Amino acid sequence: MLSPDNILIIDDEHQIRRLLEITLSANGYKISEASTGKEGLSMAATSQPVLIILDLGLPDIDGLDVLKKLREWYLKPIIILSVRSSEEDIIKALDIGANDYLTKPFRTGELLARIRVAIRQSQGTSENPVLNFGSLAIDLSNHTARKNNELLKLTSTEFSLLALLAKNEGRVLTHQYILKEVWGMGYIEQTQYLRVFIAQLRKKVEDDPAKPKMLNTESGIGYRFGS
Amino acid sequence: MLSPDNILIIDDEHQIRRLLEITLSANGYKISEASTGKEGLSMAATSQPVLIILDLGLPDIDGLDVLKKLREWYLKPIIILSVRSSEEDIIKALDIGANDYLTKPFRTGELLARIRVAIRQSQGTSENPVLNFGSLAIDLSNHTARKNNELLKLTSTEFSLLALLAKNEGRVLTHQYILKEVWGMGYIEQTQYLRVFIAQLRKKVEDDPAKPKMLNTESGIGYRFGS
DNA sequence: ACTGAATTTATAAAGGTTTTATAAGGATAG
DNA sequence: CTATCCTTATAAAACCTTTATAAATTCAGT
Repeated sequence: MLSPDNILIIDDEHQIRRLLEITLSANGYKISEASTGKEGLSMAATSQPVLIILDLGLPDIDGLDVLKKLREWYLKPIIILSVRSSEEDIIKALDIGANDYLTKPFRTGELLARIRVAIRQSQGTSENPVLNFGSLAIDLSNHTARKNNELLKLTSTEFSLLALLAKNEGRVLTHQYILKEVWGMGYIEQTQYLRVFIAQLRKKVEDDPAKPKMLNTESGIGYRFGS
Repeated sequence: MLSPDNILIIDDEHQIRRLLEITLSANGYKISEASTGKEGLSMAATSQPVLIILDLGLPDIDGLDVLKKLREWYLKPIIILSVRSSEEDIIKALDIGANDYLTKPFRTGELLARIRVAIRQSQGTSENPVLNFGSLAIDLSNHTARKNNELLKLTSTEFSLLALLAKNEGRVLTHQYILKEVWGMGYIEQTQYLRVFIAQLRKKVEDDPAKPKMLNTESGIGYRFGS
């Protein structure tokens, strides 16, 4: 439930909830749902969503009051989705603390874009995918690798090789496959390149290059990262 | 000019500018105006507005390109005001970095409320647009950089390059990407430009230009700022 | 299971090539 | 005219490839 991309939908219309659930799920968000104001308030507290989509026309509590209550403690984005299109309602909602206001019927693409805006603003910067193996950390999007938090000086080829093996942790990769992926189709038979580079990598990555724990060799086949 | 509640309007329609000027002034904002994209970009740099209202239909540069250029350094809210109401335009603008999107004709009360939301949010996440790296400070909105509190004399290209790398601290940026961002799409293969400017920057920024600690080279790939 | 030969692997080190750093002069725009 | 950018030239550094040799592993025949 405490997913980092969880969105809470508070809306009494089953059809809308269903539409949003499908659309948002398809775009990688996890969904929580509530059909009343009371339920919505309690779910916001328990599921800690990164964003709330709130309908103003709820059966029990007025939407603006729900918004006000939420804003007493909930600091992340709230997007209003409502049939009420009067300027007065919009201004009120925005001034109480909504981040955005869309009138039904809405365009799903636009809603998704506005959700991205809201989340972007509330988060600032997002983290990148990092492969971690004990003292070794490989940051694929930054093209950097660290051992004991110290930046390793790897050449481009060395990094490609390390990343390829690490991405396939535990799997044996054949010489040919590695050569094809790192050097290109024309180098499938240059097995010696691979040996030279593996040795260089081990010097930089392993605690004891003579007894490798990460870059393991499978004699006659290829190499394997980790266990 | 450097009023704390200065709003910049970039719109070629005189009537709209006049309407906004009256409305916003009546609500306590100071106004700067520009009628072309080029003028808007330079005014954004000089008048440092807390918020920018941008029309997409400008006579000289496409509004989306103005938005993109602004977002290279301008971190405060940008609200789009446009006659274009297609979902595609809205999504594009929001994803490029707009905070909100209103279609003309708009309701002034709603615009005012959305301005309040935007300013409220930008103050909440009051990130100063100054990047700090030890003795080096880079002020994105002023287009200035200081080393040991002394202003560095950087050309516009040098600053763009430094800012781009600094904004992506720790990440390896490829030659092509840097050339595209700083010089433009047509310069992707002019790697030597980059080398020349990196050398110049290192002379100004590094303690020992021969042993760079900030502007690191990743041979065969590109450059990386910091560790 | 042991031995020795054959195969495969590890590693250092020596060219050779590509990439980078830097200075300096010419071109250009404001 | 001046600041900035572009271009060229050349030396230095980094990187890749190749070679050589020792070590490890596999395997066949006993």
